[in-house]
Amino acid sequence: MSTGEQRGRKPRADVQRNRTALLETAQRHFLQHGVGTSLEAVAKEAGVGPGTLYRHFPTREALLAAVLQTRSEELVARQADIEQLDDAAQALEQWLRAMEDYFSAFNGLPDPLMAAARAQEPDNPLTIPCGILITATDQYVRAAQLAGHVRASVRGRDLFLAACSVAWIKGTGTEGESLDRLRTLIASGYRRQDTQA
Amino acid sequence: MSTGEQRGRKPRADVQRNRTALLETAQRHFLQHGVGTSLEAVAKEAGVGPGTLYRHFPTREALLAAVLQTRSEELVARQADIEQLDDAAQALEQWLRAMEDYFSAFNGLPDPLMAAARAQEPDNPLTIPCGILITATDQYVRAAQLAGHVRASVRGRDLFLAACSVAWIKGTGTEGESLDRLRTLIASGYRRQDTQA
DNA sequence: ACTTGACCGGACGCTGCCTCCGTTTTACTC
DNA sequence: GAGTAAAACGGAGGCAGCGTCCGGTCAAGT
Repeated sequence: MSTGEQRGRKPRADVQRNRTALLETAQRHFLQHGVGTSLEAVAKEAGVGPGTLYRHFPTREALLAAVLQTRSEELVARQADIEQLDDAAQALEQWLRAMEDYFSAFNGLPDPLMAAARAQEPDNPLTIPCGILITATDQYVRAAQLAGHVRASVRGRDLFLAACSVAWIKGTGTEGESLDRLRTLIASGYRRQDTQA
Repeated sequence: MSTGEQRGRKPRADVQRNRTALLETAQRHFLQHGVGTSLEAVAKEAGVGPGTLYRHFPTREALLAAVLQTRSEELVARQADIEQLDDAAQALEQWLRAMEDYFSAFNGLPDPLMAAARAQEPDNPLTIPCGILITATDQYVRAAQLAGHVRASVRGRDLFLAACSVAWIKGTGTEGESLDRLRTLIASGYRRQDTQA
């Protein structure tokens, strides 16, 4: 947690204070009202003017990325657990589930994530996290392929998309059973040996 | 194309005229700017006031449903072609593709469709078309299952969801190759005999 | 031609987005 | 502790879209 470079003047105290308040409030609003929540309302509840919010986070995506940053610690934790596993197939499965939960954190989150995953806009602050996730997925995929559990034609990006889709559907309010069926369908799609149902 | 019941006074000519103009303009705007397009702009370009638009179509979903009504003729046509096929597996595959195209007609269409498919809101004008599509999918699925091409555990609703997902991803601007990979993945998921890749 | 009611359309109030700029706060200096 | 300048604040304001309401209008029936 290095403060980075502090050249010249020490940063002002209210900057950090406002930033923290904004992030906390934004996370609560994203949780309650989805990623489309009113930024004006966030600013007001955080006790700052809209100008301050937009100076800290120029776009909705920037704010979202900053909030996700704190949320991604949870994902990293699960990743540590998953790395303990011996079975590469299980590891992949749990990783996909972890990503899905991450994507479902806020209602409507998959849309901006997909927009960023397209990655034609390198200044989109969500592009980098997406890239990391796709790369990580690819590693799990390769490991499972080496162990003979996953078809050779599958790429990490494909399963990233699939996880994103499931999260999107979950966000639309589809009930749990349908989701389980879809997950099973996808798993049958990438697995090499067929567990016939 | 019956005019239905015309009890009492004959309906005014401008009603039909405005309705048609609105539908045409709305379709064009949905095509160009997605389902979130400005309804005010639609009304203006159709040459009517916003009040007229909202009287004809009280909600965005109502307008969308009316526009889709005319679009669904294309789907029915493809359905007729599909029914000609002998191979139930091919029929299912083509039907899924037809639905996917239908869902991709306008950018952002999958979201309101999924909201309607949840069907907790019976007054949502999109609920009925969704129900019809799910039922139709289920029939193709059953036929393919009888022919031994599809796993017994698969339901029509599952593949409806899958097609909707793919359409959603397509709408986010993902390139074609990734989409093909995802379609293949899903097909591997529901097919009974495994075409190992 | 005239009546009548269905229909029209735009003005209006509201919410949210984002920017600009006068004011305030803060760290630093002496 | 008082002074200073830069950095940050915040709210007013312009803009766009939504959905409603009501005075005026137009066409179908007589």
